[in-house]
Amino acid sequence: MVTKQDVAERAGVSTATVGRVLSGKGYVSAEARARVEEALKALNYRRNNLAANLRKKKSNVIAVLVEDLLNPYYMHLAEAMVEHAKEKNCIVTLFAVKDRDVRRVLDDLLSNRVCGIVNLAMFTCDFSWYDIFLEEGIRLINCTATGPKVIVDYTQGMRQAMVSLQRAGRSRPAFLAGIESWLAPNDLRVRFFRENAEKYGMTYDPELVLCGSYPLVKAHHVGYDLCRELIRSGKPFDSLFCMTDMMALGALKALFDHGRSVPREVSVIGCDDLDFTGFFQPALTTIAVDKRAEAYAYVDLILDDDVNEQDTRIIGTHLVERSSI
Amino acid sequence: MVTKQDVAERAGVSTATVGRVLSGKGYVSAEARARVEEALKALNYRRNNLAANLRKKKSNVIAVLVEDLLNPYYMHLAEAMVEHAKEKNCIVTLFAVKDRDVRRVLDDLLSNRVCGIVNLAMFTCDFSWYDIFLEEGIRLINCTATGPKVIVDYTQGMRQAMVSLQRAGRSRPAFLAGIESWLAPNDLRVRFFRENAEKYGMTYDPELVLCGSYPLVKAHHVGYDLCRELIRSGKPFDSLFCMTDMMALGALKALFDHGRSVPREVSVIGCDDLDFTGFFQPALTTIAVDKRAEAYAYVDLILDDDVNEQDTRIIGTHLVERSSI
DNA sequence: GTGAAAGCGCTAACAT
DNA sequence: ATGTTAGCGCTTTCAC
Repeated sequence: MVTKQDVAERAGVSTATVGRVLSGKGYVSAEARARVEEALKALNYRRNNLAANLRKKKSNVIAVLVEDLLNPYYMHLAEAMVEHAKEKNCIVTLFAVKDRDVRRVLDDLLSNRVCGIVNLAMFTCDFSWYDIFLEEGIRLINCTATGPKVIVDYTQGMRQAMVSLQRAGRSRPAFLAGIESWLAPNDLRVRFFRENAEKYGMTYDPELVLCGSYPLVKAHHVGYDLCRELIRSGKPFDSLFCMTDMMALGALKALFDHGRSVPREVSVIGCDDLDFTGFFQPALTTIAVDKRAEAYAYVDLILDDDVNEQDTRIIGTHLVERSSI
Repeated sequence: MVTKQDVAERAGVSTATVGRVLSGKGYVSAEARARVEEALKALNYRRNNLAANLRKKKSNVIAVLVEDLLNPYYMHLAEAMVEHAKEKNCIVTLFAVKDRDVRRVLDDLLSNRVCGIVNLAMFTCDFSWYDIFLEEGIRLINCTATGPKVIVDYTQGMRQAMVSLQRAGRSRPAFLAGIESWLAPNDLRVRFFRENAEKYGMTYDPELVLCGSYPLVKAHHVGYDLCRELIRSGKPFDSLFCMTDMMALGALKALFDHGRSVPREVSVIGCDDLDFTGFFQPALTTIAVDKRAEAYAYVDLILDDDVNEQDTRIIGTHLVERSSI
């Protein structure tokens, strides 16, 4: 293990000087710098983050909380986050919050002195000891009601979706919300529809907003079950908004299993635009979220200096038309 | 920040004693233990892994190398790995090796003094400075030709698949291998077929083993492209082995787009048994890998004491029959 | 411009 | 059975 000390000795300077050339801060004579750089290369020095982090009382780890590593939307985000974090010399690690067992995860996070936490999980965690994190200088995103946040603005995506639906002559969409009913009413997509349905010649029927138990149950199963339930209920509907593409995958199957043709009899719209939504049968029309922007925003909110408590990043959406409408 | 010192003071003992009750090693009088435990709880002590790791010259981080966080098979493994690692007080972090740029990732790993590396990426990394890792006591799995390894044994899965195919009256399967051609011949599935085709009344035609450029291109696209190419080539085939379920997803779409009915005209078999393969159209029959066992094996090989260089864990497979054969 | 030195919080070897 | 102490490798303040 090559230490700073080793480098300093070889270069004939002190560790402080080595530190200066490494960090780029402070004065170093050109001559000393050259010698240090030579030594750095010759010895193949690599700094020990463990030590650096201990000294700085903070690690270079961004924790991302998800309830499920198999949710492809999260993985899209995670992928972009590790990429962006890397540019800033940080690594991201995923923590699975199974069964809402936040408590134990929180322990982990504290022990490992992560530098920030991004909560991707649906539920507001029990961050009641929230202050502990603040005391430690750990930034929290989407963890508590207050603090910096990133929100996805579905306005444009929804508007385009409604235009598209209208063009297809649809007027009674059902919503496969999937999440628990106390969360659903706040959903921006549902709300946008409720407030603008008339404008597009559609009707809003609260009975057609179906809730489920995601994330306890996998999204595609929720989609399937909800859609089947909807069909069996006999309530009329001519189109389907699914809160996620994976739910749409389930819905598509349910529709197929019950002999309802898509898009002839019913139009289906997903949300997320996963990398393989175009491979659904039929290819799914979906509201795409700018996932890269979302991911970058998370990382920036954790790492950047000029972030304040009210900081809010808005992420855009747009419709990707394929063949399910 | 509550330190061991704080706890020791409150309990009226030394830090060493606190250390002993925490680690469970060494003698502590019942009375002292009680006082320490009280203090631990009252102060809500949480050990600083940064410091512990520095001292032990090793972190509690298992690095997992993947080329793509969007590969659901990896995510199945990752999920089980974080779960198992957690039981052993470790965390796993995923490193994306884009464009085979292993070098920079290796830097990261060294800097962060991870305690072990599991290489899930297809290609054998350029671990030429391999020794550096060994010197640091970092365990490597699937990174080099030697060392402990876990291998997936496709024998049972393949045998069951061939029985199933035979029953369906198929005899000329094509293989969508997807990976580059210098890797494909070593594939255990292809080899098993080659060596046993006759037994099941099938013919092995090397022309029907199609290679591609995964992981540079997403698996479902590779599957689509390869399958289309196969169809256009006019070479006769009545069934399709796909190396992964995601490739099968692409193949299914290509087949559909070209009016070939599955399973009437051609049988399709995937491999992996992802959580949503049952939702493909039609539901995919696939060779399931015991992913949990695989994941646990990786973690154990990194963390357990009694692991030697030749250690090899075998992972089983079996066929999951759905409707694509 | 450069160096010396004081810890960060923990573990473990050694002493009592 | 319990306490003392010497670092792990780094950063950073302060003195020269």
